[in-house]
Amino acid sequence: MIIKKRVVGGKMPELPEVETVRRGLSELVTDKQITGIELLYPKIIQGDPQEFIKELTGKKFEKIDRRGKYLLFRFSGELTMVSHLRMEGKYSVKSSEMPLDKHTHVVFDLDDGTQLRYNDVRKFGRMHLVKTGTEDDLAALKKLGPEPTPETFLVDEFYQELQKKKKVIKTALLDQTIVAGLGNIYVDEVLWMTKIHPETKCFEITYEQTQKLHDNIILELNRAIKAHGTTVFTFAGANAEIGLFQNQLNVYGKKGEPCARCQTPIEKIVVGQRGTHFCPHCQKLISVAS
DNA sequence: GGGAGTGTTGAGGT
DNA sequence: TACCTCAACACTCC
Repeated sequence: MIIKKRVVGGKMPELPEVETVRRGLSELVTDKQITGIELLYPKIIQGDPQEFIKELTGKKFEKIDRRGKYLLFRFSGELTMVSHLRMEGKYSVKSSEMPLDKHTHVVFDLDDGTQLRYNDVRKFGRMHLVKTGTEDDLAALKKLGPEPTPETFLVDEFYQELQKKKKVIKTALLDQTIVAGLGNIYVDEVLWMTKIHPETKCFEITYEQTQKLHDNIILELNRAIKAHGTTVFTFAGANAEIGLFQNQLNVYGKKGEPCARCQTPIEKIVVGQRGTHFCPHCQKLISVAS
């Protein structure tokens, strides 16, 4: 017998993965009511875990929004659950009769006999319950830069921000304050696309380069969202993995492989304690050296 | 079999 | 202020 199982979420969620999760989960939980909550690892919850259970029990999922890499679950009763998947967080919706995974930490019982389960091997993910409309008061959301869309992410502002920074571009793009949603993988990709060395100081980037970088960030994230949109759910037995990450990356994880543009082997270095991939020929460091 | 590597974010230090 | 380093944790790889 084929067990129908839907897993939503992949490894290392960046904005496109979180958006894919948002779309997939929206279909699965909207209008369902929470009849109970089990916290198997209470530290996932920011704030009082008992209060979390008490507040959410009986509430209905109204919709799911997203801000950067944060999911915003909107509930009846003016409640919003802010959820960050960090490294390996995953949500799935399964029949309550299916055995729990070893790393399932939060279980929401739903009124149709299914469960929304939060799974996270490294336990880094966090959930925070707030009154709807006050989520921007959370330090994490308050510091977020604009969403990477043409309407909200503006070249001139981007350029002004970069001119102010002394750190290197890779680190700046990762910190979420200039623009929200980029993680280690897509930062390497967009810098390769734009032919900018990851250790270029922000203030050394020209206006023209800033423009290209800006366009590539929007382009690449949208392309990734589209690519993931086709694989939202699977039919499978236990331990099914969803292949969200088999999309066409050009540098990330390609150490030693030929650059898609010039065939020079891709190099891997460490920048700001993060593995960083680039093409030494296409992405030259043109530093003014101090 | 032990130690390094994996990457997101926040806390704490300078 | 702005920037840097490390801890949170578990598993894989060499």
